[in-house]
Amino acid sequence: MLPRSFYRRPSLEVAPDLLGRTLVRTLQDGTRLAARIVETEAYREDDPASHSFRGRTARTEVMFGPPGHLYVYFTYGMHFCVNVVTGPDGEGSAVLLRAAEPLEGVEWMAAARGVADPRLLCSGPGRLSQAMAIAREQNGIDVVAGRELRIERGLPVAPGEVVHGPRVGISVAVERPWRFVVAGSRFASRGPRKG
DNA sequence: CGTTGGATTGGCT
DNA sequence: GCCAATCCAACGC
Repeated sequence: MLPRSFYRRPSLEVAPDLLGRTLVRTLQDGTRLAARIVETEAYREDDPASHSFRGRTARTEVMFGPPGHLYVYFTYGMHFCVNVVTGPDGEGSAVLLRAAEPLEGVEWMAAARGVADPRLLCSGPGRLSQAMAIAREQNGIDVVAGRELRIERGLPVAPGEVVHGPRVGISVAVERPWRFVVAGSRFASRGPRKG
């Protein structure tokens, strides 16, 4: 289990450090889902691409709260995206979980997603949310000592095995290379349509 | 109160 | 490669 202090650091530090960690979801009926995080993106308050850039709102309130909680938002009328809040209480920064490698509960994920290929289960923020059963109800929950959701230490990825580049799907601050991926991972998202 | 476009995905050309 | 699906937060009037 990663301590609260792990998340209290700047999102730019936490984002690469979350690679290789294990996201664990325990459903109401006891079913256990687990996946190894392979792709993340950092967002912060002074960042025009971040939801927190324009200050606190009802939606972004969690992002400004204490670190180690989930900020879940709904987008494009049909998808949820999961972030882990970082930085000290009062600061609006977070790390978006973009892709993961399924480890446990793969059959459950396949049923939830309607596809069988393991590489299509968690390879994208919307897919990851759906596969891990994360939606509106999970917004704000604590992953440090959480029962529903938690993040375990896993095996951190060495700096040499991490590649970074521009974040996906944003139209501002595109020059900030704040997307982090486990080098060579086949479970990362495809990223932008442009090669 | 009306408009706009989004931290996406999947299906079709 | 292109685009519809489908909701709603943010912003302008």
